[in-house]
Amino acid sequence: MSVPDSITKILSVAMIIPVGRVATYGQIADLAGLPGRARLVSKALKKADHDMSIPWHRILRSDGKIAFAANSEQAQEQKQRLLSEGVAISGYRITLKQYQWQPELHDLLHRLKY
DNA sequence: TTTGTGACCGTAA
DNA sequence: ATTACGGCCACAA
Repeated sequence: MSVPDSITKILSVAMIIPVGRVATYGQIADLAGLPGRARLVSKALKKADHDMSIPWHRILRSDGKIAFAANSEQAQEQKQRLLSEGVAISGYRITLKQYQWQPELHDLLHRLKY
């Protein structure tokens, strides 16, 4: 499978994360059928920045922290976006585990028709 | 061709 | 809680 195709798949999965919920880079990779390729997810998001259909701010590291360097412009904007959606954040880490996007995604994935 | 660099991750101290 | 390490691998130098 080509890298561009993988990117496309990753983005198609990323864009279905519900408002007010979050997912990790690794989860997105898994759901895109690319286990172990979390880094490719970050790369995909970077390539797709400015694409308003992709909720990049809802993607966090596996430990619940925002991936950007603390205090960076991007980290602060991401935090604001999450807060505005009602996601609780303390410092740069989500507070409540219940925000984890424990997929009811079989349905969501089904709609993607890979 | 080799090397360094990431919006990463799981495990083990 | 934090650090270290080995995996991961596309991409640029």
